[in-house]
Amino acid sequence: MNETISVVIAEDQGMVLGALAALLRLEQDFDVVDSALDGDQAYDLVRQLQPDILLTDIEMPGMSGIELATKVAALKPAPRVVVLTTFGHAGYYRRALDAGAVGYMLKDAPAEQLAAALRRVHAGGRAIDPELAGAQFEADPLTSRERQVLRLVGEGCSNAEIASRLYLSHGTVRNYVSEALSKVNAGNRTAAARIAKEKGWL
Amino acid sequence: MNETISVVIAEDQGMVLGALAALLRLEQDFDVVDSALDGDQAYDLVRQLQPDILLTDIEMPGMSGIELATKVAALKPAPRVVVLTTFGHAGYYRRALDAGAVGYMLKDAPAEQLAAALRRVHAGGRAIDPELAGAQFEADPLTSRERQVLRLVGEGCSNAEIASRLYLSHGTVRNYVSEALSKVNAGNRTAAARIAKEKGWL
DNA sequence: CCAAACTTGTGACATTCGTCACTGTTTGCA
DNA sequence: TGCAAACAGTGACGAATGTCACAAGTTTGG
Repeated sequence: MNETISVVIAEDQGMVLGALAALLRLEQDFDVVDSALDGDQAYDLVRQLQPDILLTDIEMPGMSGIELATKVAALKPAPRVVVLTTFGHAGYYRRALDAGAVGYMLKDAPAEQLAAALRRVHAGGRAIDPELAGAQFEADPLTSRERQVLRLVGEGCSNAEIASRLYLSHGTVRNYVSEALSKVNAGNRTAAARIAKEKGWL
Repeated sequence: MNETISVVIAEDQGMVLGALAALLRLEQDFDVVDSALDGDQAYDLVRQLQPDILLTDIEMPGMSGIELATKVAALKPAPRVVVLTTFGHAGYYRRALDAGAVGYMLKDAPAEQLAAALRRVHAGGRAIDPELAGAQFEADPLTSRERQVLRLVGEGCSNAEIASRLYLSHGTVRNYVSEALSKVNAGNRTAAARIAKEKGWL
């Protein structure tokens, strides 16, 4: 009955990756079969090793955890995907679930919750961090163009730079920035980029 | 001879904290006596438990790892301090060593290096991540006022807001921002804040 | 198929931002 | 003691940013 639960971990910070593996190895019913430092590596591992569960971070070089969850869902024996991330904002949470994740845990949560969450998921359930489970989120008010523009604003681009990068006129960019400012309720471009990023809209 | 090495860990992300503790518990010569989620808690623990080593993150709510290292250095039996952080930036690295840390490891490094680093430090040596050990850093060109101002710029404050928060005239703020722009070689305030943050100067 | 929403653009206008030159005061240090 | 920095400020000027109104083409969901 008590077969072990096989897990592949994807996490770009080596130290955290190793530490999480150690954490799970302390539990007798888990088997960390392998781990990866980026999404692409992780995808290959999942395809070859067919683990029960894929535990993944979101922000990683190359393929993000969200994209990884999407791709992995298409595999024949698809693993159950649990996202473990720093960010508790709406954007990632929604997108992760849409991508097929059945678990969404925060790195701020106590370590004891991890094994429990993975067991719940392996048993066919879901594991959503209580911080998020209840909370209802503001919908993203930005259009895709506004999002693009705001992203560049956040990188420190001037309107002129943004215009040339997106092949738009300077006036159009000005309008998008202005629209975005009022939508996120910010007083200037820097604040707008910060707010939108915090809410997970970029 | 082989007494165990006692360690206190400070790290604000519960999951990472617990995982690191698990990682060290796998090594037979370490004893994780306690751990804390912020700098203030950690200081109390260190004072009471007098561990051989304090392993600490930098960015934490309340007292930062740098401040913690400074305060802890003044204790009677002072622990050896090892900083473990995401940021390989020059500013933190320098400031950590100035604060008395004898180890500076990156979370990007493989987990296997952690135990080795702590052993080296316990034996009286230093443990600097090879990524940083060699690299020579750009010195922080900012004055303390410029730093303050740039921090607020990064939060999205206008010159007027900054002026009133720091009790300066709008013109003075303008001058500080302008100086900072040319020092970090940025074209505008948003870029300046981003660059300075990336280099660890804030 | 129509309305609503998104996209792209122009031009005018006020405000904010960023540069420059210049004047002081305070402070650390050689 | 005296010089070099940092600190604080003023005023002028041009460039960038942000607001508004308005127009027209394209998608898209109901």
